[in-house]
Amino acid sequence: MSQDGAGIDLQTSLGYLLKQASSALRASMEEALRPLDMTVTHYSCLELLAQRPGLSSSELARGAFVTRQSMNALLQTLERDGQVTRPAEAPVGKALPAQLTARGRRDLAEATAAVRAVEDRMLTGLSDTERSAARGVLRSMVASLQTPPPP
Amino acid sequence: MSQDGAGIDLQTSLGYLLKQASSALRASMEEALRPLDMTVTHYSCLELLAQRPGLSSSELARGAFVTRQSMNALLQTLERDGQVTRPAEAPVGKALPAQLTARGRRDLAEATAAVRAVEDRMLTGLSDTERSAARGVLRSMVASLQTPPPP
DNA sequence: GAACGTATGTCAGGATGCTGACATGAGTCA
DNA sequence: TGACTCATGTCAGCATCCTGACATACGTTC
Repeated sequence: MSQDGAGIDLQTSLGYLLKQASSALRASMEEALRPLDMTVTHYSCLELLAQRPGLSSSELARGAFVTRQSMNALLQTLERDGQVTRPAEAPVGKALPAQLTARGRRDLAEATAAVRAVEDRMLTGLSDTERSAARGVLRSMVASLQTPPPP
Repeated sequence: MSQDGAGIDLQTSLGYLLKQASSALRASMEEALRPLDMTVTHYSCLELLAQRPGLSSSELARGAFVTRQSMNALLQTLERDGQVTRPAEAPVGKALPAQLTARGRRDLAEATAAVRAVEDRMLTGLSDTERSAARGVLRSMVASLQTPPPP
């Protein structure tokens, strides 16, 4: 297996390391959010709405990396629980702009604190320079992957 | 939302960037592997076995970030398709060491090429120094997250 | 105005994966 | 030896999410 061009060394592969880090982060976030009865997608939805009020179900789905159907089901639950409000009719087109309620903002604040603690733990031992470099590298990876492969 | 200590700026958050990059990579890998009738977990299993023959179902599950149950179901399919072999009885304990067959190695070679192309595309525009730095940062993140949170 | 492409919300169906639980085998410690 | 802990394989049941499809609404183009 040490032959040239044979396999992909998983311990060196940036793709594998990416998956490993993402998986560990997700597990830690789920653990931190469980006491608050919140899933990662649930939290992501609230955080997105806090930063960009009026996002539609489809836009939230893209931002939280799930399908429209899943996000719409979640939004119905959040509406029922009083964390999110949506108008009965679309002001334009078919998109229903969602908004956080006061309760939604309050619940989000707790969740944000928990998630921030996880992220701080993850970044322990990394200098500001390293964090900044990591942001640049990750942004570059995303941009390169967005570009479709040459058919 | 620019208030101190309010939300987490998703465009700056390394956690969000990590998820974004990982999600984009997974989508690209699935796209690249689809013509070969292979899923990402399927490929991961084969690649792990190529590098470390004799891994058990549970060990493969941890390496591919799925549950033992899912990996075992996959292994049964791979055995049926002749890509993997396992002894009928455990040589020691209950763990059944899995091995790639010749066919498994051949199918893996195709998949590895496809995945390598995706990874190369992802790393376009990044210098060797940046790639090396990214490895260091990701390994540090994983290690920090492994350490359980102080209760 | 009409046709086309795109984006959204929504429905049904099915595949996929996980949680929880159990019995077995091996190692550890007294 | 016996009790304890840990890891593995396996079963059943359930939750979750996605794929595929359809109707609607807007913008663009001719």
